[in-house]
Amino acid sequence: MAGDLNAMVDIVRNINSIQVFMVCHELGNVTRAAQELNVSQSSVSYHIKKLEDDLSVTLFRRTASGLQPTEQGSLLAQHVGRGLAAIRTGLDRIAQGPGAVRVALLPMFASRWLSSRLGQLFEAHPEMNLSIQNHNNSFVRMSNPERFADLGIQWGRGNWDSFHVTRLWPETLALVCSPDYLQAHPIRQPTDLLRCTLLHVDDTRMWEEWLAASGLALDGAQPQMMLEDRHFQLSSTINGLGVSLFASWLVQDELENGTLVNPFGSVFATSFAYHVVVPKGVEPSVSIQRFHRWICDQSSGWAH
Amino acid sequence: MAGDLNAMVDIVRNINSIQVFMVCHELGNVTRAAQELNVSQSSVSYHIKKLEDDLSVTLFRRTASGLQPTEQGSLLAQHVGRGLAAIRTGLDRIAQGPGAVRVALLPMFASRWLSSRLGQLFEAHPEMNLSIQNHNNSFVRMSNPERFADLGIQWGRGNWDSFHVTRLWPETLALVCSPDYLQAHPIRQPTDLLRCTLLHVDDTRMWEEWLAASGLALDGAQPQMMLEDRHFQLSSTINGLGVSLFASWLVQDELENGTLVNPFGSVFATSFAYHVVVPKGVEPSVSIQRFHRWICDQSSGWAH
DNA sequence: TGACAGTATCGAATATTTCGATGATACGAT
DNA sequence: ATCGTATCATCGAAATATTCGATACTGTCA
Repeated sequence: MAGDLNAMVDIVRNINSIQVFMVCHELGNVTRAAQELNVSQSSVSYHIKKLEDDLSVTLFRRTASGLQPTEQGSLLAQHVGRGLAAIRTGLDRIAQGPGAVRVALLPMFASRWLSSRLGQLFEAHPEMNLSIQNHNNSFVRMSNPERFADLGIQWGRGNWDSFHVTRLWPETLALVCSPDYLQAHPIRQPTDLLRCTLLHVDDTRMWEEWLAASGLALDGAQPQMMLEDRHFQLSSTINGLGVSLFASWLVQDELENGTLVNPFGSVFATSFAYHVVVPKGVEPSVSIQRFHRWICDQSSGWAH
Repeated sequence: MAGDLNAMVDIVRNINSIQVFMVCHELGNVTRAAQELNVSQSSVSYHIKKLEDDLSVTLFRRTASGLQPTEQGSLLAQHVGRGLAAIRTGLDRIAQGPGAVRVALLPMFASRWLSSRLGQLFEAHPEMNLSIQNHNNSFVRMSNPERFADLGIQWGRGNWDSFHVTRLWPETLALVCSPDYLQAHPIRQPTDLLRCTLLHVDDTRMWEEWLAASGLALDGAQPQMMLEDRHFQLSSTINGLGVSLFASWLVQDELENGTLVNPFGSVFATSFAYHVVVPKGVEPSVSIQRFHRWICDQSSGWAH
């Protein structure tokens, strides 16, 4: 690399002051930064002054109501923010111990698919140190997903640009409700749904897709209910709160033992599916790669 | 951001020890790291121990010949390396003062195109604080281009994935040599070139493209000479060392006053051109955007 | 103007880092 | 086997950097 700077063997001076600066930039206020950091106001002031002196750059304009970042200050904060985030990510990852794999899981997927296969996983990879983090389908929308987990299972359409995405299998959806609910709200054709309470989590995109396939659309009058997570949605459906769309394999047991019924008796193709997602820009460790491979192998060999 | 960690208001502890760790990881040796850092060996040892204790992670395996990073150690170094690089980039950028624009320029482009337009630039943007960095067409191949400059001019085909690329104008190439050289090596048709010394900088891709257009190819027997930079190539060509390919507008003066001649009397279309390149992932400041816009405007209005 | 909410500065107290010397351990050559 | 050498670890003392609490200073608002 002609003309390149050898970056690794010179240290960033004042990096602690830079961190104090970051907190000030965040809060716009020396005093509050000091409270946040559990140190005295004079200490924070000292760091800011030191940093400005050392860099010969004015980072803040002092006002009567606190600190106003200069253009330079904001520029620095931007870069340092990214930098510290990367460092924190590294610390988070090694804190887990070697062979660690942190998986962000959907509770429903964890209990109905993964849990019965975990024994097999540990047989095949005894060194693997798995740590399960629950999330409510929000993994791909976190601002720092790599701090939360190394990879995740996410339900959706798979169009998440900042992740490496692997679709697990094509899904079909079953429309289900409790037998009692069906008796009270006869469902013979799609339009009957417009009089039912549509249960969902997160958003109504699945319902919209399903209705659109029958030439229908959601309107404001449609009764609906957003629930906390899929487990809660399942029990609510069983308890007769309304109708739900579920991946058909998920509710197979309930349909067989009669706690849920499928009014149409058939399932529907959908553009939604479970995906393995890995945050881009973070090189996965060997263990993470192994887990990724394992879950993909499992899923491709699974006839659901 | 449900479940997200608020990243900005907690500081990274031990970050100085982490930097010492980085140097050790780089050099694989406490003693040499200490020399590099101009501190005692015991001080470096102290930091490594402190870091390992605080993180409860073994970062190095100690051997008789130095330090062997553990898997965890390498993982940490990877992330921290990226993080510190971002921080250094930030510091580099604000060190220039507000309105700073660091341009990585090709010397030939600087002297024959930009220099005559600089007055105009400062008239239009008096606050702009321009700093010119020379490079030999290596900007896009630097490992940390954003530390070197905010944007650059690069000659080539424009296929540089980690940069935002704007092609300035379509180029034509003139094949030129000195009148004396032409007399000694008559050039009437493309095959005559195979007996000439082909001068170039960097690599032979331009010659390959030019020869391919005539159904010819470079072979090992072909005399050629790689020169340091284009200025040197120009004077070498004038001094009769061989034939060169230049963007035709660059050698217009020399062709007019007879210090160079164009044996074929015509110019050739090429896939090469000058480009403005901006490293991706770094938000350009207002001044940088202004300079970018200015140079693009200039170039589109330029009939060369 | 005075109250207030903010930052800056000072000397003293405290915490952290560094030093130099020494110890401990592994490796390779004799 | 033993010595010489290179390595990292540990120790107490010294040097340096940070923090504290008190106080000074500054601009805003009523």
